[in-house]
Amino acid sequence: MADRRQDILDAALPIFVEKGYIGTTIADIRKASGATTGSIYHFFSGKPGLAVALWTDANALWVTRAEAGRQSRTPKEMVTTTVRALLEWATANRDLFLFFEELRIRAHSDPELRPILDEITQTHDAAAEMYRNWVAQGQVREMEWPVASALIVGPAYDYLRKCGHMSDHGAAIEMLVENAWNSVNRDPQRSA
Amino acid sequence: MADRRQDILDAALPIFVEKGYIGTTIADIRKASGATTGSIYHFFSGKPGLAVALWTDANALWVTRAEAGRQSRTPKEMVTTTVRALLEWATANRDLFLFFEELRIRAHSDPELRPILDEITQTHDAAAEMYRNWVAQGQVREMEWPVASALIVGPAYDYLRKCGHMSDHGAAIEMLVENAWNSVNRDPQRSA
DNA sequence: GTCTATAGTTAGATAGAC
DNA sequence: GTCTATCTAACTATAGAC
Repeated sequence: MADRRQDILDAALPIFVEKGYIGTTIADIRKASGATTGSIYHFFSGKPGLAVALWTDANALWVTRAEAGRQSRTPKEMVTTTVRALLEWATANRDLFLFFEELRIRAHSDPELRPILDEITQTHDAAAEMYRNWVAQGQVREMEWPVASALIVGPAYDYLRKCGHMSDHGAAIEMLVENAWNSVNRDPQRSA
Repeated sequence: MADRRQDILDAALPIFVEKGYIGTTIADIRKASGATTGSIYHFFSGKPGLAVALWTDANALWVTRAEAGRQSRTPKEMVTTTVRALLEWATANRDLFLFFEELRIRAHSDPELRPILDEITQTHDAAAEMYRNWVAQGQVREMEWPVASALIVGPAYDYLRKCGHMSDHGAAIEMLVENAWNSVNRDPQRSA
């Protein structure tokens, strides 16, 4: 293959996923990709730049999917499909999920990961505006977005962090999805 | 002061809190505590041992408080006071909260932080058993503890991670506390 | 118990030939 | 663009005097 840059990215991701961001060294990536230190630094500004590139790629995918599903959907559908998609993807790719979580956390303290923080802020702001519109139309409970966000995805993230050894997530996912909508719905109901 | 060991712990905590676990070096602690590298290694097995000692102290406090509140309380009181205590303490000591979060996450990959993981497991198991009793008595919704735990404290943790710049948490705390009990209550109601 | 001094290791990053 | 070789810096940990 001629695309060294992509080779490096392809080799780096599984290593980051396996060893985590901190635990991964340039040498690891050098060995796995076949590229040399020089090449890596030619394309990326070190380990942070590499991580940012991986994040950006994954984020672009997620944003595209989210925008595709945003057409003519009710708030209930938006909330439930988002939470379900998150849970199903993350339980199936748990190590990858945890790696992105680590990146997100480190981005707060590492200035070189700043671009990640900016993308998160952008997504966050878009969601906040959407929620404000729902509130204005009386479709959801009135509350600040940080609180609404915590109620909607907080339990899912919490579950994902702790669910390490478990195998069957089906019942848990249903409960979490139901709860997500219930928490912001103006007229809460219970299915069972 | 004669207690070098305590001097080291007292000096180390603010540094860990400010710089995070990874960002803190033995040299930082050496300078701030006045003790020398040799002394630090005399009392603790390096940086991990120091972090474990700090965690253990804080955890002992928390467990004591929790046990004190466990006498003759209804599930509703237990849940709401626990979530409220968490939110009030963590919003008032956010850097400290984030440091303990970092420790908790790193404990999964760093074998030297293993004792932290063990303490967490112990607390977790005790909570799970309590919840099973409540289920048996029909006082809460029937679900696995990982899910119940996610519903009860998930939103609070999520909020605490993102609430960086905000100042007034009063309304948010009320909403999160109410939701925590509502999510596991068998007959959910809404106050407002 | 406390100290000084330093060994030993590993990481990230760069210089310069090809 | 890609490589080899190397540099610098930082950290953990230990040895051994007092």
